[in-house]
Amino acid sequence: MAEAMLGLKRTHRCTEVTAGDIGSEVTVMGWVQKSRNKGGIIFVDLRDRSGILQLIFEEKDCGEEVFAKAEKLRSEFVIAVVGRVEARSGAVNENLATGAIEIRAKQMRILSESEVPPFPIEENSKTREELRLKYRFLDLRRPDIQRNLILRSKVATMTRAILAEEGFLEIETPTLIKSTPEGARDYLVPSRVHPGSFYALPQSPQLFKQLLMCSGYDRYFQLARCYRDEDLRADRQPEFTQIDMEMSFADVDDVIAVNEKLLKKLFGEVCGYDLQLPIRRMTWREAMDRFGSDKPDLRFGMELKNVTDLVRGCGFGVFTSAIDNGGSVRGINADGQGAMPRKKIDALVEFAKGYGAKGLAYLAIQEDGSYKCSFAKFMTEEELKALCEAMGGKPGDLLLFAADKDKVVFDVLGNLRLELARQQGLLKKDDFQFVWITEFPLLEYSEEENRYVAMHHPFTMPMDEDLPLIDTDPGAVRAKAYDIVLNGTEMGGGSVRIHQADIQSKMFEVLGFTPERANDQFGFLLEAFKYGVPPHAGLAYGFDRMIMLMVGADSIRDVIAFPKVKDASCLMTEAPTPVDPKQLEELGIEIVKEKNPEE
RNA sequence: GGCCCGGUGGCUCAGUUGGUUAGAGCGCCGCCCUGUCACGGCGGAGGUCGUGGGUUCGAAUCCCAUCCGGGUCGCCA
Repeated sequence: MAEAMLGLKRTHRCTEVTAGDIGSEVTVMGWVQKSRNKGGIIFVDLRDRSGILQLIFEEKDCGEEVFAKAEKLRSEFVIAVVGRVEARSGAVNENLATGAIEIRAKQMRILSESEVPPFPIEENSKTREELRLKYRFLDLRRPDIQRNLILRSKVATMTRAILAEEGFLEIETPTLIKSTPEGARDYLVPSRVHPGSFYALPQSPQLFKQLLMCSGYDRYFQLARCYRDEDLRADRQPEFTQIDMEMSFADVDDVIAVNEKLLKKLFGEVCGYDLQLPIRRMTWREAMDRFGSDKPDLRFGMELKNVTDLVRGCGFGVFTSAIDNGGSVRGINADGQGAMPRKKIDALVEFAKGYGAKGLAYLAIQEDGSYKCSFAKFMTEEELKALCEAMGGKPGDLLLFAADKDKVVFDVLGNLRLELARQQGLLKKDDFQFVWITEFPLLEYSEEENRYVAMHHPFTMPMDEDLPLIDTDPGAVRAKAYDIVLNGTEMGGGSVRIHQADIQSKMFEVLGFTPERANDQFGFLLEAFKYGVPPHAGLAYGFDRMIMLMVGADSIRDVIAFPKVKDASCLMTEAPTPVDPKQLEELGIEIVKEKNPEE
């Protein structure tokens, strides 16, 4: 049934045909979006990645045979049409870029027929994702996904051009590498030649890009595919892409400067957003204190206030015991939410409990200035008034307080702040609020492992003035590490790396690495550092997340052509699958059957 | 691994305290229609109510288990 092109050459994509082409003959090819048969006249909407163009078939133009074929056209047939461009004699369709013109078909070939698709190929699909992902090749025909992937391609191309202009070299690093058990879980790849040994897929090209600096490549970048065997989220896939870069002879400001240039150009060109430089900077400490988060969303206020000192002597045990245990009491002012019904407040309390809070204290200031307060009976009128004043509370406001260890208080209020903003519709997608978060802690204490672990990675340089603290108070040492945060999403992060052997050994010591273990895991890097290593620093963006923010997508799946679902499987190909026993035999791998608990 | 939400013709959904033959819109199929573009008119087909048990005279509806998808916490140096 399908016909060949027989030498026909496409002259235009659908929306590349314009009013300027009226009178000339064009050849277009694409998919039938919709056919409207009026009897003696047939209108066909032809679709390709550029958009939609109307074709018109009348027997007097195309002859009996082609007209008969046109009557058989159904959605998603692939056709080639030769015809003359005309101004529409009927009404102009304002909804189409090509709404004022149409192609009067002379020839038509059905290049491929189509079964009725399992769901409509249309913008803003309502079809459930499960089905769309099973038929991803059809889902990818939809205009909104096509726009996302086209934009993604544009950003990749621009990034390459901009970074090349800045003197960066694009260099590929291996994806079959040595496994290092620190950090996220590795995807492992068995070696056939070395039975029992495994490669890992890289979580990032970190060590290789540092080696490239050692080798004198000076400025490197790569659009690098990275892999982490951890559970998925709306903004997390097991394989993802980074814009990864590293620079020699550079400190924090040098990395920030070149990246601000990159971001200004990308967001200007792609989103039409005039990014004002320099991007504001905020220390990690300030971000935590003001927003309860190291990736603050600055599209709205509702900042945290520390009221610990105010309530220190009050009669409310929840507050005082938190303080006695070394914690704090902090609050946020949900501006104008004082009339929030009890049920909704209770829902917020439940929300807070999800982040480890034992409860949430509230104080609603009524319009008449009186209080509705969950802890009023433990406080004097003066204390309540002082609390309101400290929180900037005015009639009609709702004050919410958390009391616990700092970590919990920040986590609870930081997320509560976001939840309230969501409820109030404050998270505008066309607003782009950038911020650099700097001076991250070098280390954080892991209760689980009973030792300090690197917050970023073990090669992160401590801040010069904090170096002396590394023995006496490791938790207080700040790092030359920075994140670029956009609208509350960590879009990228990086650091200045350690290039002095003595600091690196000290770092390993603090992290509880024996020299043997450090050597075993990172020996090649330490060896390289013996032969002349330039000071270097770098940064990596989550490319998918960047695109997600640019297009305002709610899920990372909307900007990845073939994403995986929650359990890291692919609904289309059904990967992962069991493999042929022969393959396993060759690799020397035996599968241990999961134990049945009843046996 | 925990918690929450969802699964009913091809698609999106409705379905009351358990009660006749499970409905609607869109799509699909057939016929008609020469200016449609959410085309229109007439007619038609199409459903193991995710799956397996259970309760009941009777289950889409209640109970148990399980599968699939989504969100989230843990996890993600």
